[in-house]
Amino acid sequence: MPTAVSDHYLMNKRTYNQFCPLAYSLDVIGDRWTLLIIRELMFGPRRYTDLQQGLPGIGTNLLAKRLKDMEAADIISQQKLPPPAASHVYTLTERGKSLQPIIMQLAEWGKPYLAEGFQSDDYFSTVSCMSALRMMFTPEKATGISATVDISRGSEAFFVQVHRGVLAVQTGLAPLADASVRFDDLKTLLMLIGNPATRQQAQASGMMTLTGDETVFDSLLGAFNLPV
Amino acid sequence: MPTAVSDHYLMNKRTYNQFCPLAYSLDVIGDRWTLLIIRELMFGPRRYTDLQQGLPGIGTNLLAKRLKDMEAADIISQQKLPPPAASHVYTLTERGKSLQPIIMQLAEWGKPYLAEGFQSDDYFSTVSCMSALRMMFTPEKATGISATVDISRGSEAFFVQVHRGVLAVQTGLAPLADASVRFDDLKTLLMLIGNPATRQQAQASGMMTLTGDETVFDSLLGAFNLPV
DNA sequence: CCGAATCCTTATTGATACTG
DNA sequence: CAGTATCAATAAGGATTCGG
Repeated sequence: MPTAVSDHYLMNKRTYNQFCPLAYSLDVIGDRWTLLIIRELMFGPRRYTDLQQGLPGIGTNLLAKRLKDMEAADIISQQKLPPPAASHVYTLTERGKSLQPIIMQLAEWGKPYLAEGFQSDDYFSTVSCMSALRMMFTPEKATGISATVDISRGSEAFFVQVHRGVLAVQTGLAPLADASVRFDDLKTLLMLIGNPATRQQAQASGMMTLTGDETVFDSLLGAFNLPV
Repeated sequence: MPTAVSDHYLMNKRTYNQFCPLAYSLDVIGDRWTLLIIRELMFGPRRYTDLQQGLPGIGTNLLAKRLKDMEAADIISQQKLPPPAASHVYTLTERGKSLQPIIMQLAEWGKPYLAEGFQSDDYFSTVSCMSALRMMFTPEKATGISATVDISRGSEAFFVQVHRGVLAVQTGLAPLADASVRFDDLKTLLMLIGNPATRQQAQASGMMTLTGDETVFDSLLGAFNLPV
């Protein structure tokens, strides 16, 4: 009964009650966690538990509520996965995808605060890392580099490919990767981009595990630039 | 002692604890009311009570807290007014002003929700009205129009000037206005833009009071277009 | 395991009254 | 005017439970 969802959305929701497009926007996406949920969906569909992983601290009841509200507002939709996986995923609708430029601008605006002083125990979401890699990619440094590397942490994985000056960052494992790296904290990857020479030290200290072609991984690091 | 303010900011504030520029943005401007406060400051400095008027429902304690947090985050600043007015105002800092494009995009994104179905008791903030007028101004329709009109509601006032195809919307009263209109609800002004022929009816019903040159006011209405 | 629903505690907010 | 103080109403956070 879809009416129940709509009713829930229309009835028990706090609103600014202002005749103003900004206020209406905020009524829809201004609640705590909402924009971060959308960020988590920006690289493709995610399951409920994937979202929980990417958003530590959200609390399962709140995540469920947000997902319902967002579905009622038509910014995400729930989709069933084909038979093998007896599960379903959440996806951005067109309306949800249209928030991407806003999210990018907000991220750009927030960079100084992050740079000024982040807490060492800050969680680095997989999606946030993928997004960061896209931003740090430097085409001029990528000439001659051809590398496909799987990156994983815990049960999450994505891969990065640089080939002929083109970057691809995607969820999941690459069909044919040159190397695989595993981190406990993805911030280690940023550290390596800033200082590639510390790779062996990172391996020795157990901060990362690298299998496959090490030189390809090193060359991949060269295609990125840590923002000053 | 500015340290006290900073301490307050750093210490008792809920944060996402995510290494992500978007999360840091939202730590700063993601709280309820914050972006609407910034909207209220977009047309220039405002006093505490002005802000209260533009944000019905905020509660004075919360407004005070937000203002402190925003000052600590360097997006607004408090300024003393010169002697005659024994008062002070809040202004956007450069960092605060740099949020303007984001706010505009958010407003653009929210338009459909507003158009679909707004509540008739929604409050139409003066600032929101000023902003709407800017968006609805249609230069092609403004040729030949020269009008300066004061607009007021309650204790708030601003003026609109169209001259040689240029629009100016500013807080306060114009030094030399052709006409003055007063509304109980500024949505009436939008109605007049959509249907200028209803002006006399609006006056007769007491929804608006018009003094000065009526034909100039009518010509002014012609310079705007209600979005379809 | 996945995807929540429930219960309970804490934090934030909203409304009102009050003060320098 | 420009806030504080107080207190009730909500929302968020955390742990546990429960049905596919």
